[in-house]
Amino acid sequence: MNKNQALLWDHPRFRSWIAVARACQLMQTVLTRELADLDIKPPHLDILVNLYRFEGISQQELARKLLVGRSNMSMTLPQMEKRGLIERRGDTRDKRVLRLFLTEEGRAVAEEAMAIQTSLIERTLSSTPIEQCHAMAESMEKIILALHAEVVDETESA
Amino acid sequence: MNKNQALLWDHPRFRSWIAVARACQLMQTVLTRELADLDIKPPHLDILVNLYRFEGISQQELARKLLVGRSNMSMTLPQMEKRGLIERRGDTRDKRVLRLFLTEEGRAVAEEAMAIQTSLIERTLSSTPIEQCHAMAESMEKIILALHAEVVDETESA
DNA sequence: ACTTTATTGTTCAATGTTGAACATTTTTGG
DNA sequence: CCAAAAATGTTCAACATTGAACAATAAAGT
Repeated sequence: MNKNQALLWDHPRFRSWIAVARACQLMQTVLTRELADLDIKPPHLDILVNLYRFEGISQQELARKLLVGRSNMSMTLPQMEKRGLIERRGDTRDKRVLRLFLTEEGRAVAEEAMAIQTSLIERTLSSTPIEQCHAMAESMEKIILALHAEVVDETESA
Repeated sequence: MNKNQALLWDHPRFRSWIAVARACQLMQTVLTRELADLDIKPPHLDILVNLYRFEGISQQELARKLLVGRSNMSMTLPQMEKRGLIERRGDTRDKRVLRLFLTEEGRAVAEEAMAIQTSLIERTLSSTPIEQCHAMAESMEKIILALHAEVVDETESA
């Protein structure tokens, strides 16, 4: 009756990935709580970090980096702009695009939030040796490539 | 000016975790697309898998396993019941709890969905050696424990 | 030059998720 | 036995996310 079940949970890669997914979900939950002090949520942090590193990026480019739709950015960014964290300036060459910049306050919040995230990661990964972290990152990069291939496969066949 | 940035991205554990989070997000996206054939989404799959393994579980227990609130279950499970995937029976001993069971169709859908997920994982993790998968899972278990500790810390201090 | 196609951002309706307040039932402590 | 506390599930309002349809602009093809 449960032949499928036995087969399923014997797959070592399956079990491993379930652990990865669970850890990610938990990390997200804890990070959400810790960011509450700054009155921002993980999606805002992702945006701040990307603007911190890639100043002047467009909404489209940002959406692609964050793996979300453009409409998401159209909803979230104006909120952050009203809150004074970011600024949107029209591109002079291409009147369609809006280029994104951190305000001074946005930069400050970004730094605080990144400090919180880094601290959390350092704390929770402290039991994992550096070499294992590196190996993990290397594996993840390969997995990301494989997943990107899946994405283009499906969009092309459609 | 960007001293913080340089320090941040030099943290090996930080960089590694970002890769993990990204891979998870992508996996979720691709899985969502592949499950569309069965007209279910990842949260439904999580529920089906848990009912497959833990028949007769309560809504509360299920919510805890899935790391979501009880209200989430109260919204989602009646939908799945109407769709004929699951069944909710009142516990005879404790009139508060509803015990959850897969219907025949629910079991069939669960098996198909698990096959899709397993196949996707096998495909995308194929480049990662089994030993590395095991090491990864071991690290993740430690991280999960550390994160659980964070959760109780915060709830107790509050 | 001009029509067609593609890109960027917005809007909107549909859906999903959360936390707080609530009713019911059970357990605990006196 | 009874009142207080806890547990379970529901409801609701607030918010987030998505995809499709749309307007404005730019790029490509002719």
